[in-house]
Amino acid sequence: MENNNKKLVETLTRGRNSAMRLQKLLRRKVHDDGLVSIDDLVMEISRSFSGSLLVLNSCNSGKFCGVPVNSHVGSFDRLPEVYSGNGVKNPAHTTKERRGSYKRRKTIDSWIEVSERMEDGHAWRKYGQKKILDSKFPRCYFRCTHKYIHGCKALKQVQKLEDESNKFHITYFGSHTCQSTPNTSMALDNDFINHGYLPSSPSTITSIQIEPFFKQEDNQSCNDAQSSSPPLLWKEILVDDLDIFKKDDVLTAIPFDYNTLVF
DNA sequence: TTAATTTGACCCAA
DNA sequence: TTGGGTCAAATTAA
Repeated sequence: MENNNKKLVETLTRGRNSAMRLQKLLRRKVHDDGLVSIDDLVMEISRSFSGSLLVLNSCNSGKFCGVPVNSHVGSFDRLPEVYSGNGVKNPAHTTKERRGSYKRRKTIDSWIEVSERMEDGHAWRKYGQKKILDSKFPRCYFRCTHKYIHGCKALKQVQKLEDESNKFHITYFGSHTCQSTPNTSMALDNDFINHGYLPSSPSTITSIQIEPFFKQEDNQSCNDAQSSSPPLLWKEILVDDLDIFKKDDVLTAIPFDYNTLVF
């Protein structure tokens, strides 16, 4: 994984440098194609590389988030399935007979996010909470609300970070197969964007905000994350730059400091 | 009344 | 044997 990251960083660095060299060459010849200036296009390419590099470096430094997880352990893909997709219990299997037939969670199709919010636009139903060994805070278990309606197998685990008191370590397992997109209506809502989520289609966003919201007085429960406080202003970013964090239409909201980019 | 959450029990993998 | 993931009855909220 570390080697892959190194190679990726090298490749992106090379790409960015090439784009910048191209920009210099083009400046000598053409200045405009009538619609978008070449400078703008090349700058966009450069931004894309720089954004990717920044994010990768952040990942390497262990500060965050949004990367597929390969190291997670746990159980997933419980077999056999208790419920049919239409939400009706299978009478052939009583709960007592079926209980315990779990399988360890597969590492594939899972990813981690470190966020100050638990919300991601999807509807989740909490189905468990567990005290984790050597952890100050319990881990909360959520499944998609539409699990039994649409057979959606998306799960997520939320655990409050001990070192960063207002952040959550969120692990997603599986993608949403239900019809509910990450609040489709909200995705077009400025307020939604202002709360730190990105729309599902690549576009340029300005002034994305994210809310640090965690209530300090009662931090034992994962559900405290629903309250809010004044948002932090994000700098302008290109969503295209963060495309690598899109996973099956589930977007990972990533704090992104545009000021740290070097072009 | 229905939906969501809580919480102890159950069970498996490590 | 134990930690962690899930279930489901009981409880709470809407």
